[in-house]
Amino acid sequence: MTETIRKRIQEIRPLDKEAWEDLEKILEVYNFKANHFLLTQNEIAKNLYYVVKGILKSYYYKNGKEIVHWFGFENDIITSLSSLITQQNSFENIKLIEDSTLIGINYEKFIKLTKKHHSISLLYSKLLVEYFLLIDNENKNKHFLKAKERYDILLKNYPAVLQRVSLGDVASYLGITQETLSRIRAGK
Amino acid sequence: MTETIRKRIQEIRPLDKEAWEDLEKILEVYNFKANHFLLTQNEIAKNLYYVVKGILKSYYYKNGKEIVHWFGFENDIITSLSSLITQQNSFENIKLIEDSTLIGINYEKFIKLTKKHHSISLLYSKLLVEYFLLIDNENKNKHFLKAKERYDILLKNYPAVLQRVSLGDVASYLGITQETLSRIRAGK
DNA sequence: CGCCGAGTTGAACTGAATCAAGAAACGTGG
DNA sequence: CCACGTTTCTTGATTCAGTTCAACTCGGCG
Repeated sequence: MTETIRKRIQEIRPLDKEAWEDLEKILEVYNFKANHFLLTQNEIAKNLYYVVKGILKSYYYKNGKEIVHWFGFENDIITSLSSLITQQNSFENIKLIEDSTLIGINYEKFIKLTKKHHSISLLYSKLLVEYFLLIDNENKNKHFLKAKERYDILLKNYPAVLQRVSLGDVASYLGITQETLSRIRAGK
Repeated sequence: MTETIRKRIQEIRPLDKEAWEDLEKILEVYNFKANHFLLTQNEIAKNLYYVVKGILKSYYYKNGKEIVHWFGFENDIITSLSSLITQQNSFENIKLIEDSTLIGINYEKFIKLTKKHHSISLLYSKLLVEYFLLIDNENKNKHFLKAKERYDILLKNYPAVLQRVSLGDVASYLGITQETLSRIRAGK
């Protein structure tokens, strides 16, 4: 079961045998039902998760309404990184959209392993950098692109997104209303 | 002259004496005139800069128009981090708004020092994390706040911004037109 | 003194939000 | 496996915030 995450990690930064064995010991496989919460607002994040199968969303309440911040798909490594790093309350809720299989990694234990194994410390830096580039890119897209353009990019990256995520959630992620996305999609 | 950056670095992550001496050797003090470019689109970033005195802006051309991405103020450490990390072409232009005093740090030499000094390697991680939190915060603000709210935050952090940056640039940063910002400011 | 760039103000226009109603898809229990 | 209720999506009409366009003010500066 941990085979898929091993492959993903090898891509990011290969680990030597002992490092992987130590890391594997702290991995936990979870099967959660749709609507399960991985994290809620005002809670401190404790884990990273690797998405084996399923989809999840991060969102925030504003004026009583959900605003979707991002989605996690298969092979993504997700968490509230800012909460993990600062050990302060999370800004966002993370909730499963589908029944999902996840692999959880306890952050504290992981950090201990970065001190024990050089290769895990290098993996951690790479992860931070990868995460940074992801957020930086999101940030640029939000600044420079219109909702329609961001929609096209999302579709290109995850063509099946609308089969698996509700139109309302996608619209919220794009910063527009469901009605407007419906019209964009219909090409009007 | 390098005293201000030394203080700033000590805040982020204290360096031992030798590490600081090695780091100081690769610092370059620059005095640039307003409108000088630190980096242009399709160029690969080579340096980090610390802003001793002055203001600069990052912007991108879309349909022939400048769109301002961010500002750098006194004490900020700035660069196109994504270009630096990936060593690919920069997405943005970085240009001085005022005559400025900057301290430049060559990235390649800096990375060499992270290998020589443990404390500089830790400083680098801290810088990455600090930068990440900054971008993450910007990203969230863009997603969850309206232009008016972002304007209020900007004013709170840099009350003098409108004395030093043109209304048009601030409006562009906020993603609205100069006319709209003028009306927001007038409280209409 | 007159020009120029920056900011303001007004009026018309427009794209997206809101409000409202109906159609389609989905799943749950009989 | 159908029937019914619920949720999701579409479509239309109206409203509204923000853009665009244009004219005007103000404060340097040659």
